[in-house]
Amino acid sequence: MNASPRRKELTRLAAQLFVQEGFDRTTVRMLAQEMGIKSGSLFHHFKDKQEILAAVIEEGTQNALSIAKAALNTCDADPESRLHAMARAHLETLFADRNAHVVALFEWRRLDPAARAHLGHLRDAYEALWVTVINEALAAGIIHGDRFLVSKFILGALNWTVRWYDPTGQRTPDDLADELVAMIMSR
Amino acid sequence: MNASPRRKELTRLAAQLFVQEGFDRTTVRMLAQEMGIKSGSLFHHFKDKQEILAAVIEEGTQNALSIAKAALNTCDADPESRLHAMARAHLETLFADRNAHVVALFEWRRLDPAARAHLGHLRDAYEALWVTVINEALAAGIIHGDRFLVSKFILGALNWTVRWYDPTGQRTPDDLADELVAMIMSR
DNA sequence: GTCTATAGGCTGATAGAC
DNA sequence: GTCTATCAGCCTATAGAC
Repeated sequence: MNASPRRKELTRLAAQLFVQEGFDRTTVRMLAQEMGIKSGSLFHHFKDKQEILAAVIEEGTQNALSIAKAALNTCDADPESRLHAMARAHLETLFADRNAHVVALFEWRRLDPAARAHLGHLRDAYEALWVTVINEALAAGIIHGDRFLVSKFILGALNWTVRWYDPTGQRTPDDLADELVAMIMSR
Repeated sequence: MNASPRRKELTRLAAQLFVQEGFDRTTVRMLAQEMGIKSGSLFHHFKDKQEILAAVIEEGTQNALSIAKAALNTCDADPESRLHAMARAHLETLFADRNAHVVALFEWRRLDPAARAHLGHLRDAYEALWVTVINEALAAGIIHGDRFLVSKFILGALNWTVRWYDPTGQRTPDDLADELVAMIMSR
């Protein structure tokens, strides 16, 4: 896809508005104003509003994937460390990198079927990382249960942080990852 | 508040549409059609669209509160049973009772400030039940960790089921509650 | 309590000048 | 690449008849 620096910058601004207001309530006029242009000019960069959403979600998922891979490559090899690295990476793309991954998770249903099909593979690649790490943890016996349900519960707990966690407060994403891993590990 | 049977019925239908389409994308015309009336007639029952949302969220939260209380009154007294009863009741209001509780959780931010203030107490009452049960579980030593974070993680795992769980499939809400409780309990 | 008709505003998107 | 100007459609909500 097109990835001019200008388009990347606009995508970043769009992500911010989509998180604040939600995709449906964000108008092309709001987007244009945030970008310092008029609404008509927006359609020089994106074919329509849907394409902006797809661009944001693509970036958010791509980013989550890269950061998670990097985290797995630099952390210790034991299953607990790898689980912790994934949880921390997930939280960091949600709150530090910022916005685009949140949109990917919360506005996925607003994608039209074509975009959903296209971006599905990227999303699957990210989820596959989780599956791997959770399988390792199950095999090592540090967590127990149905692998499907355990995955969904862990990701649910992480994703829902968007609704309550204040990244400017006392707790760091690392603290949250610690607590989550501790909560699910058998002792 | 007004609670005529007619209004209750309309609220139930609105909840269904809000879950399917999201509040923002649901138009008063769609609501009216689902109710078998014309859009103008809707405003005889509700002052505006916001009031419909408030009615749905009030019912969803009220319902979750009643069902959770009932579950706690009939389950065994040990902390594990009580935790399980809460998880199961939460899932049942999400998937069996249906829709209104989902709207309360996922469209809360769309409430205007006045409604949010008014319904905040109801929501707090429901969360207070969770706090009690989680405190009991922590005190009994069957789970461990920061009480705030543990609460948020558990509710996050439960709430996110809305995004992936198929209630017509193999697993029952009871199965899910079993797995979740097993996942977080120390052994 | 429901209807018809419509106001008044905002929406996403286009065309063509610069 | 951005602007101005604008279209056609849809939105919430209201007014008044039945």
